[in-house]
Amino acid sequence: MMDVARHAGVSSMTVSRALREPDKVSEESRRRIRAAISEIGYLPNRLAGSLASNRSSVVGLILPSIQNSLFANTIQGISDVLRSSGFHLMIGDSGYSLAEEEALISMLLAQRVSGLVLHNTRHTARARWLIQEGRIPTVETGNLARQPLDMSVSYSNYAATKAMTLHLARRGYRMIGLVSLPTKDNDRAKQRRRGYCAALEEAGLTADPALALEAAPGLATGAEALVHLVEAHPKLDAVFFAGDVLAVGAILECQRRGWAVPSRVAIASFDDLDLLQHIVPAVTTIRIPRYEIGRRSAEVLLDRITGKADGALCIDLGFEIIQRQST
Amino acid sequence: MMDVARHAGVSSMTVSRALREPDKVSEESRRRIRAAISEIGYLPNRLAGSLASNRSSVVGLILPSIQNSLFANTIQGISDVLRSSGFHLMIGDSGYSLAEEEALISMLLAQRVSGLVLHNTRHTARARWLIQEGRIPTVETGNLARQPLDMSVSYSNYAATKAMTLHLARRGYRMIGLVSLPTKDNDRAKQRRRGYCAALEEAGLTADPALALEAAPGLATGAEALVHLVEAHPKLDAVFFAGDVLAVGAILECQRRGWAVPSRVAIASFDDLDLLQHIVPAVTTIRIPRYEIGRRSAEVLLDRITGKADGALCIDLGFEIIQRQST
DNA sequence: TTGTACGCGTTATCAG
DNA sequence: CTGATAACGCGTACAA
Repeated sequence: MMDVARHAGVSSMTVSRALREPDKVSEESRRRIRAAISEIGYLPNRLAGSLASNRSSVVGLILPSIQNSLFANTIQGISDVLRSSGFHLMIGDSGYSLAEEEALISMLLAQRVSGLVLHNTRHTARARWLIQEGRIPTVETGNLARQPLDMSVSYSNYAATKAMTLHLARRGYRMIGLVSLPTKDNDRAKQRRRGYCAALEEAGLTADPALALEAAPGLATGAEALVHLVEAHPKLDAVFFAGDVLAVGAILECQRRGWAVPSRVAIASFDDLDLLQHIVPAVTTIRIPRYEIGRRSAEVLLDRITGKADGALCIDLGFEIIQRQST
Repeated sequence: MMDVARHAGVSSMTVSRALREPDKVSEESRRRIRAAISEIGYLPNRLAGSLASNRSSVVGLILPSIQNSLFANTIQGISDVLRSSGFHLMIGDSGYSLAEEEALISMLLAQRVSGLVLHNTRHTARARWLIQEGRIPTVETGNLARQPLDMSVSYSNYAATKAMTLHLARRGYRMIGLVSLPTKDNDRAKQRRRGYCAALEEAGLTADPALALEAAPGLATGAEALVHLVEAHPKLDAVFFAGDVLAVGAILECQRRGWAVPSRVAIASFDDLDLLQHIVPAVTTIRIPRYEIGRRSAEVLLDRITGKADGALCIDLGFEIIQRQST
């Protein structure tokens, strides 16, 4: 930058200003500085800038898994908003481990990110301490937090699962199974099971624990869970797959075995993957506004960072049940 | 850090060393420093560290689109390797635009990332200049570059598409259509078309330009392209969908219309999505080692960054044709 | 093994 | 509108 200043015949301070607050620099200086910059091929050093100003243009994001197309929508939403404000994204993958999440949080804070987006709503004690003591704007997105660390932009896994289960009950299904993701260290999966149970009770249906399975993400596990449930419970008439692509695996298994959907068994899903409306039969599902969640998260974060807003915040972006041929 | 030093009764230099080269500090000092750190709740400032040492622990990644589960595998591979070496990932999304890629490159260089992974193998002149002048280790992964900017870890889109087309010809298909992604600003899609054409010529099949379509990514566009081709060319006996989930959309459309696959029309795909082996019929495809590409990219990048290796490099991780029921 | 002095490239502050 | 000066928090190089 000093080189640029010399070439332009001004001080480095004027160069710095020309870059950040062009209005405060004369037309003439700006012109010469622009020329010098392109002549030298100068590239600002934002590390130094952030160190000096104690502000960075980086936001951290921690997901349970990068390999999940659902999260991709959220990332895109965040990324779109940040880019238009000159901010950038640093992504970490906690692998569904709270300890790893904590490590990533320290790392991101050490990089002095100016905001944090977390998918988890459960954290280690030290993770919570780091965030609160560091007074760093944080948004949790994976579930509507009852007690947000700071801000929350999400939907309620409990309410969504309950609504879908009641929807199935209203359509006349009397013995409804649930296949969820493993609940260990996963508050979202836990809330989904709670919503399912609450709905069964409200609908006056029996809640046989044997009807509620857990399955790792994947097509194959969804198929296995379906077969297991159908063969063990002859009167089972519907299964709600509350995670990822489990429902797709189940539908494909039905195609292979010639099981009619929904007459032999109805199938419902969580999250409106594009695929679910193209597959035969099209699958009843819950639409979660993933992209919108990313967008809003980034927006509230930026408002906080730029001082346009302050204080806790809890935004429920809701969900929508989409009835199709599979139920 | 000075606070820590005071509390531990040592100089800040000793604290700095205790954090980075614990061996060079006495047992006693380390103990007291650890105590001071947890008492104060000290978090190192890596911005300052990187500025002083002129090294950063961040690697930049630029993808055409974050919303693409294929890239997710590559990201995961990169992320896994980086994490185990204490490095971290900064991700940008160029939206298939070369100009946007250039902007992201400047931004990442301004953040002083110590390495770059690019999916594109075409870049603007200024982008190339930035990378070469900045002497920053760079890996290109989206296609085997004939003239890599620096390093290349990939597979050949040309060879893969050619191999699959020849595979179809060997199985007896005589009129083979191609549906690729839009070739504008996309060197990978271009290479795939070239491979297809080369194979047709080599197999002595007619290369009717009307048989080679372009389609935006998506299930619906794949279905449309299939219908268009089949209805326009009664003698068409196979279609190769060289992109994304196009083939899945086509298979589902066949299910809906009752078109037998492969007897009425054979269908082949690019990239072994999990889905392709579960759908009915299971789809013949090319397996690209996406995760492995990410892993190796990060490895060669780290070798360069840590000085364990130098010089250009071009690693071809190949591909594999997987014959299933759809052809 | 430990400490001192200095510099990394930028921005904040205040004076001109 | 512009410039001088002092941080920002740490690492390098050398000295003790």
